[in-house]
This record gives sequence, C-alpha cells and structure tokens, in this order.
Amino acid sequence: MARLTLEDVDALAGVSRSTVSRVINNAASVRPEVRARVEAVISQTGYVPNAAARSLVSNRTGVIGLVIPSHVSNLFEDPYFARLIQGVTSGAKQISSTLTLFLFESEEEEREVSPRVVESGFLDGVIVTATRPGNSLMRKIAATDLPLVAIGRPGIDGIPYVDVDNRAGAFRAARFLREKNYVRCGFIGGPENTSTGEDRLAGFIDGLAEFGTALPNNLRAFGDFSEGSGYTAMSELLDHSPDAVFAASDGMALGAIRRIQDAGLSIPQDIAVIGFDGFTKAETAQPPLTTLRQPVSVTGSKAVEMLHQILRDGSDSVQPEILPVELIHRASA
Amino acid sequence: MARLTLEDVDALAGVSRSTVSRVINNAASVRPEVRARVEAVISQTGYVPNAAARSLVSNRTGVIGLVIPSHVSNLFEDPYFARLIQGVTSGAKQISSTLTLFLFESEEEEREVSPRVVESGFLDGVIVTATRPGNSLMRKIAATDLPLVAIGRPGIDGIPYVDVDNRAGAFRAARFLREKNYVRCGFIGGPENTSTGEDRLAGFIDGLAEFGTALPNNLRAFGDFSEGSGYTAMSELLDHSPDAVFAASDGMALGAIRRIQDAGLSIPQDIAVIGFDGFTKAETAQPPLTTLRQPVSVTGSKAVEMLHQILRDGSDSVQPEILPVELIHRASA
DNA sequence: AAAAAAAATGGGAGCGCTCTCAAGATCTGG
DNA sequence: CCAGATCTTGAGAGCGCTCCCATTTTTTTT
Repeated sequence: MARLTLEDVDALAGVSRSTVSRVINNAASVRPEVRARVEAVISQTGYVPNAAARSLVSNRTGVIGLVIPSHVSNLFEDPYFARLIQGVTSGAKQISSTLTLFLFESEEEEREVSPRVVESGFLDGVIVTATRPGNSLMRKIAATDLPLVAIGRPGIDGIPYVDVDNRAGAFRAARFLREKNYVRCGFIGGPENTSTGEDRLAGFIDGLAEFGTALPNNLRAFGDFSEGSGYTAMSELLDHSPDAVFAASDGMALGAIRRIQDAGLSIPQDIAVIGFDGFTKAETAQPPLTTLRQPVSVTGSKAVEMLHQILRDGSDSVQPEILPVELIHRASA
Repeated sequence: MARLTLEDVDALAGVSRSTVSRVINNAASVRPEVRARVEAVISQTGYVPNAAARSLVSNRTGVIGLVIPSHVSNLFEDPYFARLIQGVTSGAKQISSTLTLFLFESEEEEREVSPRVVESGFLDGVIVTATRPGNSLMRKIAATDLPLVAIGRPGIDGIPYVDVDNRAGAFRAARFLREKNYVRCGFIGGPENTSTGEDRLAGFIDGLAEFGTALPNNLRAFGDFSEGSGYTAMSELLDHSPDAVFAASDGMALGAIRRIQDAGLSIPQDIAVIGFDGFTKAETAQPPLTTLRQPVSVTGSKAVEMLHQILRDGSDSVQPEILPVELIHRASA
C-alpha cells in the first residue's frame, strides 16, 4: 500500500484539502459533523500526515536536538547523562516533539557536523549541555538564530539556561562538615574549566569561610567526576591528613571512599565523605554516602520547557532557572 | 538574514537550479570548472540545503530511530544503554545520519507514539532494542514496511538482528567454574521473559551439563540486572551454600559480592563470582570481577550498519549477526 | 424578510528541493 | 569536416502539505 496523502483523505470524506488540513491541525471553523466525518476517515484509513511536507511549509519540524560535546563522551558511564536524556525525552514528549542526539567524539566532529545540525532547518531548537566556557560549538550556535537553551551556566551572556544550584549545594556541604566540627576539610573537584567545577569549588570555599576556615591548596585535588579520578585525587589528599572530604560527584566520592579504606582508615570515624549527585550507587555504597542530590531529570525537562517557551514567545521571554539541590544525610559523614 | 535557497545559489553562480542540485548531491555530469564555481559560492555563502524540502522529494530523511521500550527505562542507570547509544551514534555518523531517541515510559505511550514514529515518514528506519518476545511495539513496526533491525534476538521470525553470543558466554562461564572444580555453581539470571535472560540461563545449563553437572532449582535466582536485585537474589542462594555464582550482569554480580561479604564470607575463597558485561565498575570492584565482556558499542554500530544495508539493498540482503563475548579473568573467580 | 455580519469551505499558490526529459554543447570516427 | 554518439545543462513538473483569499453558506440584525 502506498502511503496515503491528504488528498486521498479529502476524496474519501468528500471535503476539500483545506478542510482536512484544518481538522488535522485542530483549527477552528469546521462544523462538528464535518470534523467527525473527516476524523472517522482518518482513523479508519490510519492516515498520518507526512512530516517532511508539513515542515517544509510550516518551518516547524517538531524535533529538538540535544548536544553533548566531545569532552564528556568518555564519562558517559556516569548515570548523569542517562538521567538527563530521560528528562529531556519526557519533556519533549510533553510538547509533542522528538529528541535527536548529537554526541560528538572529537572537536573536529563538532566543527564538521555543526552546520548540518544548525542550518538545515532540521531542528526547531537545541539544548546544549556540559559546555565549557568559551566552547566554540556553543558560541557558534548562539551566533545563529536557532533557538538555544544551555544546561549548566554557559560562559556566554544572553543564553538562556537551566542549572542546579551547585554553589549553594557545595556551600551546604561545607557548613554541614563544619557544624559537625570537622576541621581539616578537603575538596575533590571536577574539571576546573567547567562551570560546574568552578561553582562547586567556589561554594565550598564560601561555606568554609562562613566558619572562618580556609581551604588550603594542599587540601584541594581535582578529577574528572569519575570514580577512578576520585581514587587518585584522594591519594593526594591523604598526605595532608584531612578529617573530611567533599567530592564534587558521587563517582569521585566512591573512589575516595575506596582509597580511604585501602589506606586502612574508616569512614566516617577517620575521614568523613560527602558526595554530589544523589545517584543510587551512593545509597548502596559502604558506608552509604551522604550527598547532595541534584534533580538531573528535572533539569532536562525544564530545558525543554524553556525551549518551548522561546519557540512560542521569543527568547526574551525566558529567565535562567536555578534548581535547588538537597542534602541527603547518610552514614559517610 | 533569511535562509538561502538553492535558487539564490544558482543565481550567484550563474547556473541553473539543476546544476547546483547536482553539485550538492555529488552527481556526475558537471564540468569541473562549473562545479568549482558552484562550490565556491556555496562555501562563501554558507548555504545548507533545507532538510525538509529534500526529504519531501527524495523520501529519505537521514534520520534513524532508536527505540527503547518502556520496561527498561528503570534500568537506565546501567551503563549498557549509554554505551549502546554511543555505538549507534557513531554508526549513524558513518552513514551521515542522525539519531533520534524513542524512550518510552509506559506501554500506553508505546501505543500512542508509535504511529507517529512509524508512519510519518520521519524515519528512514528504526533499531529496536531490549525487546521481550511478543513485544507489541516490535510486532507493530515489523508489520509496516519501515526498515527495522533488532538488537537482541527478537521473538519474531524474519527480523534482522544483532546480538552478542549470550549463550556461548554463559557456557564459557560454566566451563570456567567447573574446570576450577567449583562443584556447587549457582546462577543469578536476568528477567526470564527476555531473550538475554533465556540465553544466558540456557548456556550456563549447557556448560554445566558438559561436566555432568545439573543446575538445581534452588541454585537459581533471578533479578532485573540491577545491583539491588543481585543482592536480593544472592540472599536466596546463600541458603543453599553455593561455592560459585554466575550472575548474568555485572550489576547483579556486584550486588552478589556485597551480599556475600555482608555474610562474612570471602571471595573467591568461600564463593567465586563471575559477572557478565565487562563494564568498568567490574574492574574496580573489590575483588575485581571476573566477567564476560560483551561488545556493547559495537552492537550498536553494527545495527546501524545492517540498517544501512537494508536501506540500500533491501531486507533480504542481511543475515543476523552474533558478536563474540570474551572472558576477562580477574580475582573474583 | 431582506440586508449585513459571521462562519465554513474550497481553490490556488507555493514552501525548497530532486528528477525526468529535451535541447544544446562537445567529442568521436569515417 | 560532417553525421552520430556522448556529455553537459536547463526548464518544468511535482513531492504533500499549509495558508491566504475568494466564495458560499449560515447566522444575526434591523
């Protein structure tokens, strides 16, 4: 069976092309009985409008892109992206859109693919995630008129974004530790050239400062959010005998825990550990990890929502959104 | 700046629409100098053909769908899907296609969205993953003429698919344990109504049978591939004092390890453990997990490759592909 | 009941591209 | 050097839909 067209439907329903189109698009000015008749034909024949023809004339495709730049694809084992994708997908469903994924493996790919992504009219808008300040992809997309929402504070002014309150979360971690009278608080951070990395460090420093405590350089170490890097970072910190550590991801926190235990020390008696993420693996850790839970999936759906609003009302209509994080108290601190 | 059209380009290059089209599509019959002239205009103006117009007439969209049915979205923390998506993405890139993701949260959604997915002509083809035998979505898609490739043995005849050799892998695990003279080998399986679950169980049974050993019912337990479910399943097995356990996923193996350690037993002295997956978390486990590594990402890109071949040569042209798995020997067994 | 206003419907153009087909240009061989 | 074959190019139709506008039908008003 060849695919049905709108014209087949109008012939069957005894109305004009325009009327069928109105029914499909739920437009006004169609008599209820006519509408019913057309709908009957549609459901009987299983007619589905052709997407390409539709978007050729309407300039809407119902497709939004999710861009994940190259430098993160290695940390894809992190549940973060899985959850984010879930959130974006479910947001997209709300607005009857579909999600296409742009996962880059190298900066070269970013350069190469981006015109196709951006200019072909294939997308109604994009969500760009995990960017680094000055990321050229983001900059390039922002220079076009393709609607854009960033996830995480972008380095560039005027780009609407959704972020979790990394700063407040890290601040909270510091206060928590200091209130429990841990005095030598160490820090395991994410990559320093990311907004997430920066904010969690800044917030932690601020939180300690509140109690008149500083964060000396030798109690700072950095990883890439992965468990392995947390293990390595903890090795550095151990030389300077911290009594508590705040790690900027659950993965790194688990790595730190493993390192601490390998050193024959116990948690939280010898060293307390706090993570950041709130993934399930934090729950089943030994000991269960105290952590800051961030609403990853909500971040994703919120981003879609913002994009939708931009699509409707223009990009001046939206404000950045900062979602709260929550301290989950377990046994590790 | 309004978007350029092909006509703008032809005017600038002083040729006809047809010629520009030929250049874009890399067709023959264009004099080199003319081609060069047109290409110069294209690169200077940054012209990109409109995707919708193109696919309206060519009936190709350059988009392939990846369908993940509802019953797996909860196990999305598993690195499996992240890796699979990576593989599919990189395969798609090879054939200049983009990937759109269909992640369902309920069977109702599957029913609702599927016509749009399938019939709108928006997709050149789909890859359906993690299906259960008799899954209605798969069946429905197979009934249309949308090119389809399954990941994992589908329950339905005539559908091309890619799978890893679950059976051989599980067989290998059994042989390995028996050769090391473990005599009471237990099994923690995946969901019984999935092909993966079935094949890993069948292979393990066969492998034991090779040594004249049976797999009694009280040494079988089942989970959903997650760590938590492995923990629970191991609790059941412990009552029947196995001296080795093969878990059908790394996640469940790690859960089992935790359970065994909670019981004050040591690995592999008291109980040996083998997993299945070969994820990085198996490497960093305590003790490091012996496991069967499956090529997840390759599975994804292979599926795209098959789809591509179907698109070119028709669906009779492809054979199912079974990818080998590899035993990684570490300390847990 | 006729005139004016409002609502419903249909016809036509056109979105930006590809592809067929015919015409023009270039290249063969005798 | 010209008939025939080959290569290159351009014109035109049309993919399936939406949207504007003119026409017809219905409703409201006087």
